[in-house]
Amino acid sequence: MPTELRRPERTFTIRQLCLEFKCTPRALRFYEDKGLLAPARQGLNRVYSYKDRARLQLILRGKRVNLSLAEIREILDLYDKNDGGATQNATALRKFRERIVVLERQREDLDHAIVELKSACANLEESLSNRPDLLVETAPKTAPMARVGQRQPEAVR
Amino acid sequence: MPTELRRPERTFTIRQLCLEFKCTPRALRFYEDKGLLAPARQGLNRVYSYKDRARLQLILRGKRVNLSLAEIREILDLYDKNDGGATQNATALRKFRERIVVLERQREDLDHAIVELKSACANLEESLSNRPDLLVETAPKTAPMARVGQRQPEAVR
DNA sequence: CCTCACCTTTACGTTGACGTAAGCGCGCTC
DNA sequence: GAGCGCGCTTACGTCAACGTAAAGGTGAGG
Repeated sequence: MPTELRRPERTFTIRQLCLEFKCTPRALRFYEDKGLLAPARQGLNRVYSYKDRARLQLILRGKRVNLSLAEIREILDLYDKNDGGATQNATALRKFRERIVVLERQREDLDHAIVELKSACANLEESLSNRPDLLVETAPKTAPMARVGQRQPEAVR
Repeated sequence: MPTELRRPERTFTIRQLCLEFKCTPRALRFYEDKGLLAPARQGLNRVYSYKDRARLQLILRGKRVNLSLAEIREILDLYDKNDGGATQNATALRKFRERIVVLERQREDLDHAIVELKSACANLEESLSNRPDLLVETAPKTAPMARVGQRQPEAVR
């Protein structure tokens, strides 16, 4: 049945996912190597399910908030085990809480940095409005600059 | 007089700063090597001023929000030039704005991750309250669970 | 004088997260 | 049937951010 093609049973090739998430095949294979992904196979070729896609999403989100692949794998494993048995839940809970502490600390730093940068921008704008001769063409100043959730060419180490 | 010890003219040894900011001498020398710091010298020994200390603070904050040392150096340089002449301000402004976009994106991811982890914690706590035999000493469970975007009373550290 | 504790330098080692290159298979199509 | 475009594997290269070791200078204190 053709309508099923957009159903959750849908699968993805490695390239499709790479295009969608702006990463390289090498990266996906690397994640697989490290045990973060385990796509099915058709012969040699990798076949990614919706679940795999979701995992990838989590991986990338983790990376953006500065988790190592090892940490991400831990978390994914914990999620998995969580579904299954309740054996290691206490450990999981502890780990999750640790992570939350770190992430909240990071968010503070982030807020701090943003505030500082914005104030610096304000200063710069002022000194530029006093000395308009310094203005070089850089960005369209009239443009409705940046919807928030935008992709940037990989600044994260 | 001990009161003078807290004046802005105060200087610091490498070890003092390391203790205060929980880093290693190697790291500070490395930052210097990369042009992020330039402490004075007494003979061979490094002598850090209050200004150096402030720079270090910025460096560490930058690191915590996932900036590379190179990026941090750029920003510090921009700040420096900003004090001096107004030559490159337009460039600085552009760079600052770019950074803000990236950081705000990161903050979104961070919030997302925190929410997810908290919800996961809630689940775990529930399944643990059903099976209290699994509990190990972790944290005070009586603490009133935070709502999503909560401010921290800025005291920890 | 000797040891300690701290500072210095130079230089090689390590870890994480991939990049890049080499070499080959499979299916399409011109 | 030759060449592409995409896929696979194995294997070595790279870059950042330090760690760690080796070898040594300097002043306080016993």
